[in-house]
Amino acid sequence: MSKDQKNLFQFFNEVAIINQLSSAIFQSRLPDGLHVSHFSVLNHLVRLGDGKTPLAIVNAFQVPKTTMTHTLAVLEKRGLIRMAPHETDGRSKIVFLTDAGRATQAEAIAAMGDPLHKIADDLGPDVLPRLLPALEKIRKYLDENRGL
Amino acid sequence: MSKDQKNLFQFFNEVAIINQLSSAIFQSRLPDGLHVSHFSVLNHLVRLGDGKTPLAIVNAFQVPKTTMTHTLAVLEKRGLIRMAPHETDGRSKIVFLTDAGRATQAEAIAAMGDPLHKIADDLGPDVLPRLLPALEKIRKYLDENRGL
DNA sequence: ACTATTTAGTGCGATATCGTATTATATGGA
DNA sequence: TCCATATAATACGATATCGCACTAAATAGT
Repeated sequence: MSKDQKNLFQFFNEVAIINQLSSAIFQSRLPDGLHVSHFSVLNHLVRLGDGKTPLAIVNAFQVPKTTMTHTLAVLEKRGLIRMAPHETDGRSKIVFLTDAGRATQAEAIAAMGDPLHKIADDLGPDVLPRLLPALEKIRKYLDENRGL
Repeated sequence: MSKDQKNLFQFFNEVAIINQLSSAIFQSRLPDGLHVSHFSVLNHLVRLGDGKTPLAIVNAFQVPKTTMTHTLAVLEKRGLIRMAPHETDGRSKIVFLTDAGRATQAEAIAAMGDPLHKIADDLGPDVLPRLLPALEKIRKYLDENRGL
């Protein structure tokens, strides 16, 4: 492997571990049986608006369709979202947040405030703003080049 | 949420998506039923040396012990590693790579050469070297501050 | 209008992940 | 030495993830 390849490999490795550790932090703050993947979808709908199709959510998260079907089923069973038929496309559905869903998202966000605050504090204010643009760029590149 | 908190939240979000996408790329290049998590352990043993205890591997990857027990069982069943009793500690074991394990790791690395090369090429040589130190720092910080 | 193809979502089965509790061994202190 | 506690690994059960195949509906081409 070339040096560039090694760097990239190491990059993905660091990303994997950071993801593992940050997910664990989030998970520990979520109410009872709510999984990080459930919260992520809930949070996505709050931030970017609900009324989306399952497929649109799948595209946002880059997970297999069947995984999202399962996640949405859990959220609906818990009364955090509501699935309605699509108005013009009989194959599709539309996902809406319920009041309980919005409330749960707000509580979760609030519960994560403390650790986020502490971590941001410890890391210092300069690190992330310099990292984020590059990470966004890489994310978008990978997003647009699936199937590599 | 403060701006710092939002930045951190977004950072973890980007990391999660990049991890998702890069894992998918790796997964698609791995032989038949070999999962990314299996390869990661195999690769760890090749790079940092085998003869480690399961717990040492757990600490390196930050996954629950039970997950690693399962992963090691799969690798052993496939004949890619060998589990020997610990010489001085009756509770513990030692993990050794088999020839087949080393061969499989080498093949997997070779199979990933192409996508790694292309991605590294497209991203350019300057991006990663600037990112890696900061990511390492964050990873180490999170590693040393579990239970947040 | 008719048929082939594409697309949205799901059922099912296999496996990965992880929490809880358990077993066996090691270790530290009276 | 004896016992309490800590540690390494696992058994078990619940759930998440995902690939494959399928159904139903939309769309494209003729």
